[in-house]
Amino acid sequence: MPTPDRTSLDDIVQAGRDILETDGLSGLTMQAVANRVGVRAPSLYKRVRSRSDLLGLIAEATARELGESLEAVARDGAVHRSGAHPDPRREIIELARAFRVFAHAHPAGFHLIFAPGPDVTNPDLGLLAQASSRLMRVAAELAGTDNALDAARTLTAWASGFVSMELAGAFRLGGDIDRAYEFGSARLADALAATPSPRRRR
Amino acid sequence: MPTPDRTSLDDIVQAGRDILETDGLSGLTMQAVANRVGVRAPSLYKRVRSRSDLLGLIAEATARELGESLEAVARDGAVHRSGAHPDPRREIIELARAFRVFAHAHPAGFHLIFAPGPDVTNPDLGLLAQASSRLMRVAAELAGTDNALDAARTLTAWASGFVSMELAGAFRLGGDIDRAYEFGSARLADALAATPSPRRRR
DNA sequence: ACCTGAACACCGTTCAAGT
DNA sequence: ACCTGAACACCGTTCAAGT
Repeated sequence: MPTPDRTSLDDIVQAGRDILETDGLSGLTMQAVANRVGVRAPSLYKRVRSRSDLLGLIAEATARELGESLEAVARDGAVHRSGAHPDPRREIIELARAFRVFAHAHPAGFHLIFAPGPDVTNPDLGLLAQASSRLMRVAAELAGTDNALDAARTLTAWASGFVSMELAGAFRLGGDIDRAYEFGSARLADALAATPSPRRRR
Repeated sequence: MPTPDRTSLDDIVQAGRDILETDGLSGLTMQAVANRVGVRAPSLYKRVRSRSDLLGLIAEATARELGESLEAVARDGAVHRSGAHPDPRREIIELARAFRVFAHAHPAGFHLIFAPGPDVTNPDLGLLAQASSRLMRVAAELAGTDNALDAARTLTAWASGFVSMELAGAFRLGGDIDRAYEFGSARLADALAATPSPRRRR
């Protein structure tokens, strides 16, 4: 006689995300997760291969949510205000703001995506691509198709590095952190727009 | 009758650094460190408050070494070739290269500095400032003293974010990673040099 | 004054036994 | 077919006992 399921993979991943943000990576024990979903630790291994696997699933869910946040900005922000052909410079700046807002709302999950330890199973290939599809399009508009990939990498590197350092408490020389972030996104948008290219668009 | 010392704090930190690069953060156990310095694990607690404290000391030593690498570049590179007034654009690019070379040589230590988990005691305040003193000077030359701090933060955010993502295997859309890095440093150098400022130098 | 074995609390994970 | 207690190997850390 089969026992009725007392939990689910989605429950487990969501419980993991909550615990991660509340108690940090070291607080995310299999016991803690099991406790929250109302089961004993060994039962988790029916749905999850290992703790490392669970961390990968958490990173994946967080990356998906980040992607949705960025898509929403692109929809409700620049496009909506100025019609079908938004200013890519402005869009970059707004995407960067949304990226940072998301990171501040899910700092531990963010860390898991952009600075995973070696014991995190890497998330699915397609997900990051999807999360950055909007960024790639803006980068192409800004820097030309030939430089789109390099430009997108420059932007994500800057944004993720800035927020990672900020969250790690690395900016200890004073100054206004918000201002530094706005400074960076504006300078980068200008720089990429001015990119020399053999076949510039427009 | 006192026992002669069988190890030292420097030995312990160096052993920790070696193990960290070889076996990763999860391989860096107190037992492994004790084994390497020829002592039992409990003895480590005579010189180190905790594993977290040891991780902080390792990060500190690595940050110091990174600072020295960057200073050496500034001495032997642009300055040497073009006399007393080197081109700050070129210096930025060379500093960025040296930063990445260091990260590739000490990937785990680099990760410990720029994306530390919550269980790492943060390194001493003065050290990061010293490690980035050269960068601050170049940033001031490039973007003007008013924007020096913002410019330096933009640069370190980009460089550390780029290398972190690279080391985490995040660049999976193909393309030439070296080229993307050179693209970024060149664009950033241009962008910061073009910074509008109320009181531009030169 | 440093070093050690023994012990403690706590992990992740496995597995036979239950329903 | 899922759940569980018990067990295993392995952590970080403490401490009384040795020299």
